[in-house]
Amino acid sequence: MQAPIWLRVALDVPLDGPFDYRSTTPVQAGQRVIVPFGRRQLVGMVLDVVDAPAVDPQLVRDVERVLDDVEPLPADWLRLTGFAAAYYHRPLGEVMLPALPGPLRKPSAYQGKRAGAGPVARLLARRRRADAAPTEAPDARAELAATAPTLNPAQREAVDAIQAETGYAAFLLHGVTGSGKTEVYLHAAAHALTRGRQVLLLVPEINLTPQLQRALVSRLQKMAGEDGVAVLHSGLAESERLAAWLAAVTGRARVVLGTRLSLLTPLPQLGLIVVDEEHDPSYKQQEGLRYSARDLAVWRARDLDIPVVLGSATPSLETWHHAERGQYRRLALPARAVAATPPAMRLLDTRNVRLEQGMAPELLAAIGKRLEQREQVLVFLNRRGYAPVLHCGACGWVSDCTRCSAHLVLHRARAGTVLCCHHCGARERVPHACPDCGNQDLQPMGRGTQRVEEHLAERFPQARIARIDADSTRLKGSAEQLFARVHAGEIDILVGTQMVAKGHDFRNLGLVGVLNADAMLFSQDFRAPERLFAQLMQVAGRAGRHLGGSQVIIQTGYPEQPVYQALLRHDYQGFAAYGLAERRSAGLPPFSFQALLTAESDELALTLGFLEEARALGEQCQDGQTTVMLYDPVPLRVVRVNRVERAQLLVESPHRPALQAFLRAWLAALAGVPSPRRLRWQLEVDPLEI
DNA sequence: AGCACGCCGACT
DNA sequence: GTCGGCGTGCTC
Repeated sequence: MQAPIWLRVALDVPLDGPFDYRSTTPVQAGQRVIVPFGRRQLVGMVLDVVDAPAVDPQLVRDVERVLDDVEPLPADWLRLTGFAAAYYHRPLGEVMLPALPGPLRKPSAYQGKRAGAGPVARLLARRRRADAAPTEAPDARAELAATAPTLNPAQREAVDAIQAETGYAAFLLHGVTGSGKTEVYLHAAAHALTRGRQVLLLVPEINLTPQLQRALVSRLQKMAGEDGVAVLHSGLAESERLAAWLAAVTGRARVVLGTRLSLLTPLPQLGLIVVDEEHDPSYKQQEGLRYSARDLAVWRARDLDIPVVLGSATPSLETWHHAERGQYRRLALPARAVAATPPAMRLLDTRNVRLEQGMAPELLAAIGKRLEQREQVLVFLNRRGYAPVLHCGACGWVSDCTRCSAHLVLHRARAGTVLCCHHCGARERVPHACPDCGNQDLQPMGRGTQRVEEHLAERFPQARIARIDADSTRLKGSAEQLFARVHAGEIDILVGTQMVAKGHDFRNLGLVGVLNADAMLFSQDFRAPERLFAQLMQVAGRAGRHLGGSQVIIQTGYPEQPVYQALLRHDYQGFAAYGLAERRSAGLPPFSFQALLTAESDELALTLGFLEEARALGEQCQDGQTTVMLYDPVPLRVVRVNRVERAQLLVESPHRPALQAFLRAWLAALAGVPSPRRLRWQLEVDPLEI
């Protein structure tokens, strides 16, 4: 008779775990088990094998099955997910299990006589049938030397600095578009590979730049072998994701290239992490566990005692601040590695100018001139659709969504014109007359990419125009096709939203026109100027490869604003110094740490009432101390979405540990608040948008 | 979050 | 008479 083994198991349930189970077969931490939970079965992660259960042994149930199709996940992965759960204040299982590929957390994948072996065995069987002999990994450094362009002195210095570190060190690689950050990543990666370590390379939103990804993957494959590179992102099919994840976990993949979710991949020999475009907001997950992959990357590097490289032309002010204080080592790539002059920036003051469909005559003239010179033009406008609202001039009626506190946006669709809500997705027919007064002359107000495209087509009838936004690229692969046409010179004018900002360099792009940038400037969010600066620098970078001297024209009614003045000078450092001084005097991040409690219900009074109560509880948690500041609950800017009324409560502290301690106490208190089922709330640590 | 139990309205 | 609405209680 064998003594029972007691297990501490994390389950994907919104309850405070972990949960104890009994096993008769040996189990290790990091293994998965199928366990009964209430009336259902769940896959759980074994955290620990212990001498005795933490609850009455009578309550403890038996493990259904110990899964051994994957090696026990490494201890550092358990630490990483454990830290993330504690820092973002979520149950452990809600962090660990969603980080695994879908099939590995579904008990049903292991049930039935054919499925008994599980998804891993099935995948391997399929592989074995199709597979040829495994390819030998090439010598990374030799391959790199053979195929890579030579490094300029600044790149060389950066690579040497990174390679000199074997233990923890955080680097900020600061360089404009075209300065050759990617070559630095590749050389640092090659070095880690030759030392027998795995490399994790994080990029924002891989789907937008498939050709860029392919180029990167082929370079990496020359270093790590065809099988040695795994690509991971949310767009993969479940089986592809499982295959890539398994390659990473078993160590077959030497390099993992992926989006934020790949940060949570177990990597038994990880030796270097690179976060490209570290300022990019897509590193912050906006639902479920709201983690920052960039911040966790730094934590993981420190935990593993390995280097981490954060790269950007426009670092987040948080990262810049760390570099200023010496916590991150700054590596600057001042010059463009590709021989070309940076685009000339110009602010076009629109205050006393009569605009023609949102465009100043001077901009239109500049467009015309570039077209004559057979150069391409990009018009950037961060607003999709035809017009942001339909308006009745007689009575003041506007097209509002019935379910959201937002305007319906006029869209030109294949079926004609429709009104769309960008928040709940509702689509309505355009009324023939004003619903309030019967006036038949309803006017579209303002403009989006469709209307700009239409006007440019009228204005430049000979030009070939394309539009790239979420609407024109809805079909899979269509964005890529559109970009390919631009590269092939089949397009003269490209109109686009922020989708055009990422990744693509257009060699023949002579002019970038920016419309309605001011809209971003006057958002309530204190990070708006930072985002505007980054986005406009990125858009300007699209014209970077143009040899004859390209130009960026930014239309604004506020040319004196520091963001624009800094852009004019290509002066990130000046902008960062100004931005940080402002943040310091206002006590905003990175000089304070924030968390956001968001609530929603079908009634605004109920939502706000809950937050008021939460605030009162929070004041009590403070216990006389005032290290944490609680703001007044406020409705969200778009308060109602899909008939749900939303509001938030911001808390802030100059000390991260104080904020963390407060959040722990506060959440414990909030758990005891009896709130109706129809009210839901969540906490976000280090929110990006407030 | 699921999933079951439980107690009141409009339908084959 | 049932089907089913969702309130509330529990899950090692």
